[in-house]
Amino acid sequence: MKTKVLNKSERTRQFIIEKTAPIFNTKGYAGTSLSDITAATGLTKGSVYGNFKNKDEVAVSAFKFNLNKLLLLIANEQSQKKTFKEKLLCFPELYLNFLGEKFPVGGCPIMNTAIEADDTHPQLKEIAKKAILSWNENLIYLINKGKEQNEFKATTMADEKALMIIALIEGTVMLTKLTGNTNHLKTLMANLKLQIEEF
Amino acid sequence: MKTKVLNKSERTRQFIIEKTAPIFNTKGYAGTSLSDITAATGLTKGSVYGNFKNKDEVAVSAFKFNLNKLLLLIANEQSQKKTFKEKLLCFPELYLNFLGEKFPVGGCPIMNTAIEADDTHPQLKEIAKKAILSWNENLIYLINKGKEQNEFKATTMADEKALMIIALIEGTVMLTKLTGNTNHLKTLMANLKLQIEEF
Amino acid sequence: MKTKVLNKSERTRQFIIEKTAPIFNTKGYAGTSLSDITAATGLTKGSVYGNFKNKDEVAVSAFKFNLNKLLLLIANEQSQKKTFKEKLLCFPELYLNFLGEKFPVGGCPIMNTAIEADDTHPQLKEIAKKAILSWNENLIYLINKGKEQNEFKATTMADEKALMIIALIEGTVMLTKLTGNTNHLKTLMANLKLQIEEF
Amino acid sequence: MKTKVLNKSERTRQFIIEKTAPIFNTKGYAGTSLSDITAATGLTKGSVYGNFKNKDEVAVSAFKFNLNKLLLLIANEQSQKKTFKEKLLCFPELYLNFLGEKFPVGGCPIMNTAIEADDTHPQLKEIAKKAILSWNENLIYLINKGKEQNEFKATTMADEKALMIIALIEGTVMLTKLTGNTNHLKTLMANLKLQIEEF
DNA sequence: TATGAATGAGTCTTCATTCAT
DNA sequence: CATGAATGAAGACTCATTCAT
Repeated sequence: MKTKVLNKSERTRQFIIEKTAPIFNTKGYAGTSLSDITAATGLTKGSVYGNFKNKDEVAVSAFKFNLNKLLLLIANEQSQKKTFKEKLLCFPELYLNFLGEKFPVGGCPIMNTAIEADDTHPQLKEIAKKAILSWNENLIYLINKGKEQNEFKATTMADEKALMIIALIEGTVMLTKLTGNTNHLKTLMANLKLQIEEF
Repeated sequence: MKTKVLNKSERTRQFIIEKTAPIFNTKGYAGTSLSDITAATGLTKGSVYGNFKNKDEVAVSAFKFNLNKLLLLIANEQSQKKTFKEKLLCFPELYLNFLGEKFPVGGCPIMNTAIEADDTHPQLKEIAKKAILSWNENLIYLINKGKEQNEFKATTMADEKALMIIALIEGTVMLTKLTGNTNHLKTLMANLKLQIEEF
Repeated sequence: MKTKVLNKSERTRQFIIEKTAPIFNTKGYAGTSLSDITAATGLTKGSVYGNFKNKDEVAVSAFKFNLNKLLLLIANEQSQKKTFKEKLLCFPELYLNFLGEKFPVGGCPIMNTAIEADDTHPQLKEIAKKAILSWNENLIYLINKGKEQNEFKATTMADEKALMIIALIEGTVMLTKLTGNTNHLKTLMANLKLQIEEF
Repeated sequence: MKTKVLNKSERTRQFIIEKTAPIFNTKGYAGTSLSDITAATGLTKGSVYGNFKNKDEVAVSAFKFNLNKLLLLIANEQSQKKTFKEKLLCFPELYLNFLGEKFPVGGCPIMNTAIEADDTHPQLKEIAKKAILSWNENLIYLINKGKEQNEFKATTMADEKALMIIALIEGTVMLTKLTGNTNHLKTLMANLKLQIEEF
C-alpha cells in the first residue's frame, strides 16, 4: 500500500473530512451545519471554504470517506478468505458488527445517504447509487465465480441473489437501528448466512 | 365506514396534515420548513400555529397520516383474501406498487422516518419503532395462523420469517428508490413471494 | 359603601381586570401578553376584545385597579387614626408591609408604571403622574392640617416634606425589591417615622 | 488614562454597546428589539449575533456600560473634592443634573433595570443588585471616614444614612421623570444636601 | 356578547457564504 | 492559505388584533 505524502492543503482537507464524516453520517446533510463542522474541527469557516467549494463538497467528501472505510473493511475481510462462498459470507459476518467501532459512525452510509438525498440532493444520491450498483456488481461477480468453482449450484441466479443480499442487509440495518434490538440483527444475519450456504 | 363531522379547527388540522404529509415524507423533518407548510396549504404561519403546538406536532401528525394510509391499504387488501398465505402475499404484491398513487408520496414512511429520526428526533423515532414492531407482530400472527391451518409447515419459524419479510421489503424500497430501477423491485418482490410460498 | 350591581358585561370587565392586575404589575405592560391575559382569566381573546378596546385599555384599567387597591388601603388605615401626625405615620407603617398580601401583587404600581411607561407609554405615564401628584397634594394637606392643629411646627415646609416622603418611600420600595433585604425596609421606614415625628 | 487598542471585533462590540445603551436604558429590555439594535447601529442582525451570544448579552453589556458611565462621573467628581463631606455632597449635586448630557440617557440605569428586571430577568437583576450594594458600601465608607475626620458626628449611623441617601435619590429620580417637574428635583436634592450637612 | 380561527407583522436566532485583511 | 467579521435570507415561533359565525 503506497503512502501518499500530503501537502498542507491536502492534510487540512483530509482532517476536515475525517472529523466531519461521522457527523454527516449521523445527523444527515441538512442536519449538519457549518457550525458543526467548525466545532468538530476547531477550524474557522473561512478555512473550511478555503479547502472546499461549499458545504456540498464537504458532504460529498465525507460520504466518500465513510463509504471507503466500509469498502476497505470488506476488502480486508474478503482478502483473508479463500473460497468465493467464504468471501460472500463476509457480508453477513461484517454487518453483524455494523454498530461496532470498525464501521463508520452513524451506520451504513449508503442507506443514510440514500434515504435523505433521494429527493433532495441529486449529487449525493448519484454517488450513493453508484456505490450500491458497484456493490451489486461485486456480489454478482463473487456468485458467478463461485459457480465456476462449483461452490454454488449452477442454477443459482446471481443477479437475483445479489439484490437479495443487499436488500436484506440494508433492511436489517434499518430495522436494527430503529428497534435497537441486536437480536433482530443476529437472527437476520444468521438467516442470510443460511441462504448463502444454499446458493 | 362512519363519516365523522369535523368542526372548523379539526378540518383545518386535517387539511394541513393531508397537504404536508407528502412533503414531510419526501423532504424529511429537517428538510421541511414552515414556509413549505404555508406554501403547500395556502395558510399563514399564525394559522398553522393556531392549530398545532409547533412544527414537531405537524411532523408527527403527518407521519401518522402517512402510516395510516399505508396500514389501511394493507388492511383493505388483506380483507379480500381468505387464506393466511394469501394475506401474507399481499405484502410483496403491494410493495410492488409502492411508487404508485395508492401509496404515501415519498415512499415508505417508516423507512424514511427511521433513518432521519434515528439520531435526531426521539419522538418520531419512537412512533416509527412502534409501527415496525406492530407490523412484526402482525406478520408473526399471520404465519402462526397459517401454520394452524396447515398452509405453512410446522417447522417454519414465525419470528425469523417475519423479520426477514420486513427487512427484505424495506431494503427493497431503499434499493429501488436509490437506483430508480423497478426491475430490481420486481425481482426482489418475486423472490419474496417465492420464499413465502416455501414457508 | 354602596354595592354597585354589575351587569354581565361589567362583571366580565371587572373579572378580567382583577385577574390581570397582578400580572401587569409584575411583568409590566410590554411583558404582559394577550396570552397571559387569556391564560389568567380562562377567557378567549375575542372575549377580551369584546370588553376592552385593546390591550392598552386592559393595562390602564389594571393599573387603576392596583392603584385603587393601594388608595383604599391607605384611606382605611388613616380613617382609624385621629391626629394628622398619626395619619401621616400610616405611610411608613403601611409600606413596611408592601410585600404583604394586602398590597397589590408586584409592588407599588405607581413606581412600576412610572419606570416602564415613562418613555414608552404616554397614557399610562399620565395616570401614574396624576396619581403621584394627588398623593403629593394629600400629603401637603395632612401636614398643613397638622400644623393648624399644632401637631407639627409652624416652620415645617409642607411641600418639601411631602416630596421627601414620596421619594423616600418609592426609593425604599425599589431598594427593597432589588436587594430582597427587608432589613433595609425596616431601617428606612423607621428613619422616615422619626423624620415625621420631627415635623 | 491608558488608551486600549481594540481589534475589529472589540471595536464593533463596543460600538454596538455604545449605540444601544441609551435605548435599553430608555425602552427597557423587553421593549428593545433586535430591530432597534440594527437600526441604531446600521449593522445587520447577523453581525450583532457574530459579536454577542444573544440579546441578553447585549442588554447586560449595555447596562454595564451605562452603570460605568455613571460610576466614572461620580468618581471624577469626588476626586476633585477634599473632605468626605464634600465627596458625599457630590451625590445630590450630580443627580441634580441627572437629566443632563453627562448622565446616561434614559435616567438612572440601576433604577430602570431594577424595576423591569425584578420579576423577569434574573441576571440583570443580579448585576443591578450588586451595583446598588456596592454603592451602599461606598456611602458607608465615606460616612465612616468623615466621622474619623470629625467632619460628621460620632453618633451618625453610617448604615442608616447610606440607605437613606440611596432611597431618596432613586425616589427623586422616579418622581422627577414621572412629573417632569425639575423643581421637585431641586427641592429634594437641596433637602438631601441639608440632611448630609447635619450628619 | 362570545367564540376562536385566521391574519401578517413582528420576535429572536441560525444559516451558508463572502471578502477584506 | 487562513482568518473571522459581516452579510442577508431563512429558520421557528409569538404578537396584538380582526371578523365571520
